[in-house]
Amino acid sequence: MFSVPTRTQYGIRALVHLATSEARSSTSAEIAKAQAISPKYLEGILGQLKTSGLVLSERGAHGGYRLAREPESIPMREIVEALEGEIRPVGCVDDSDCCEQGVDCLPRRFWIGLKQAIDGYLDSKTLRDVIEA
Amino acid sequence: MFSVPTRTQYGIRALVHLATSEARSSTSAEIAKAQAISPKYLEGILGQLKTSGLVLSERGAHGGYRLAREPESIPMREIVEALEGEIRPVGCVDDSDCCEQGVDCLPRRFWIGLKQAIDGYLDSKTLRDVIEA
DNA sequence: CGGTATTCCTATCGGGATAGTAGGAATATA
DNA sequence: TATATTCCTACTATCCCGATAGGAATACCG
Repeated sequence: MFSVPTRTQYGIRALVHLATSEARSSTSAEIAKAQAISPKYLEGILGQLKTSGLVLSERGAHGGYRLAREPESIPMREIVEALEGEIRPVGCVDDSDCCEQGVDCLPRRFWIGLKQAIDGYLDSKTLRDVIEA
Repeated sequence: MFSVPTRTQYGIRALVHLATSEARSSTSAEIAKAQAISPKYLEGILGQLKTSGLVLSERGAHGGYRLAREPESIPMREIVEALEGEIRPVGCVDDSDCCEQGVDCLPRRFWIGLKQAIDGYLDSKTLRDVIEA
């Protein structure tokens, strides 16, 4: 349960690779090989990280990807949300008016608490923490 | 992200129903109607909760389901794990030997921390807390 | 004993998401 | 011009989730 999609795992591994690499930038193919990720699949993930402003890219020969910020300035929550969207255990966590008529919605606060627990953890870690673990 | 399957949401709603109901026991059909859950689907969920020892059942006319313990003795983690299995963000959280050769497994500790954050929250709440929220 | 209410078991099915593939266009370097 | 690389769009296969169907087993009640 609560299994994290490979998309997110791969994205984080790619960012870890960039954060620990000596080189100024790395190509998608390099990262894919080093991290044992399907190359074409990784391309899409890196594109997503770029759209979210977490990495920068340069095209053409000698192009590649690099981090947009220092690892200590990248909270893990930002990474996870960039790849999967906001943490939302159930649909109604941010919609108090969602419950079906007559249905007891007691569990809602419980789910909100879970969201806060997860968000709190993700907010407390940065990419730096992960590469230094 | 981290969306909880309806299976789990329904299961918790069903347990909340049992915990707050005046009657000694409730039928699957009653709960389904009161909680707006697909009746046949709920049957399976209740069966799962029974297998896990969270509810007791009686067959035949005037049969039904009731809680196996008092709500304060049912941790939410036990419910969630009964319905979805153990919390496991990534496959390798409890298998230190799982990572592909040559692949940097730095994120593993991060995922273990996430599991602990979630488990910690779920351990801190009982069914009683949920119905009194 | 027969009728009825209920849990319990097994099988099936459609839709959506996930994971991955394919091909090539745009762009930068040399 | 040749080559390396990002970038874009579309496609496919597979799996899981949510739900449905039908009926067997079982218990109460007259």
